[in-house]
Amino acid sequence: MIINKESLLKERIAQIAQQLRERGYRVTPQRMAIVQAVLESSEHPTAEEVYRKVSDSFPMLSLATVYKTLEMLKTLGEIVEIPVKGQVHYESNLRPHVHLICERCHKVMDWGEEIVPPIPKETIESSGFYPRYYLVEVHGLCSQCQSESNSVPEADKPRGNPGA
Amino acid sequence: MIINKESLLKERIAQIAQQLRERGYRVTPQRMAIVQAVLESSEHPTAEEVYRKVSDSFPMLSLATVYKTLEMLKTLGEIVEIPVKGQVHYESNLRPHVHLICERCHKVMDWGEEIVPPIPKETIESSGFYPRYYLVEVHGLCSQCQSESNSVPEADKPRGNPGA
DNA sequence: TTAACTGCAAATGCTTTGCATCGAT
DNA sequence: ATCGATGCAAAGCATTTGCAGTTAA
Repeated sequence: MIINKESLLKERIAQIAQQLRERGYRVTPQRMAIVQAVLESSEHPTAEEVYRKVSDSFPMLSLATVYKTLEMLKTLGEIVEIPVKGQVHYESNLRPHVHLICERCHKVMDWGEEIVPPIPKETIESSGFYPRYYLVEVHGLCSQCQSESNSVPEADKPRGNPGA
Repeated sequence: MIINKESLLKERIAQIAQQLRERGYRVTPQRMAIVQAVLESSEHPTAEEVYRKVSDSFPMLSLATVYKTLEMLKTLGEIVEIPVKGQVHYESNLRPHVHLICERCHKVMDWGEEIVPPIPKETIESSGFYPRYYLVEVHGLCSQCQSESNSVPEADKPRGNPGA
């Protein structure tokens, strides 16, 4: 039996639907469409991006519903928030890994390599902190923004003394 | 000659003042008070917290000036932003290290251990991403919030079927 | 002297909330 | 038939911006 990415996704969505029923949440079409959109995206979408994506199939969808559903998924422990420059991105891969975060376009990318630096959970716990998950964030410039970095003015620098 | 934390801080502040002059920024009392407040804090303060601290010596200080100065320090590369739950914290220690971030009170703490997991900079660069700095974020509950976790209602759970 | 900085207030933009209606159970 | 979910609009809140007066250089 071949287990591919798609069937794993389907399975996870089914498990979430069951969990919802068990916990007294209702399983609505909007909700499940949002769940699928977040889980199937590997691009760490923002609420707005999830909204735009799901809107194709649910033109009546409201952004508030997206936010509420994402909040629900957070409560269930199915996703985590990745705040970047005033906007929250959502991550459904809860295994430790590396994020490459572009300081210019604010995209969040997974680093291809699956290797993760080991964090000694026990040592952290001994400091009294209870760890739930961890991530490595590498901040810098994505390849696209490196080549474009001349086309946009820098932040509010003063004009005087540009040379010295 | 003994080099302690305090004198290192003084030195760094002096260097920043010099850099400001060289780049055509002006060295104002507010600015330098804000710079000192951020650099001397090891608690990753928010703009609001910096504002409250500096307000003791500058009652006329405005929050906008704090934001503008923090933006300036970012541009100079002296600090970086650590966005947490809708508020930005500021970090002046640019060496890779571990942050313990509490999901409940949203404090950002440095992990005592100085060890950092090695990130192979070259491997990341080979993917086309230009890394500037990196951090490890461990999310969970701080010791205080663990003991208080019963005293605050959970997020908007539905009421039905609490057991099953 | 003069151009940058400050402080104020208004504006912005993401996210949350209240509420009437709708629909899953 | 319930009562939670949805969609809309309004509110909330951190941050940014515009501008007139102030001040470092």
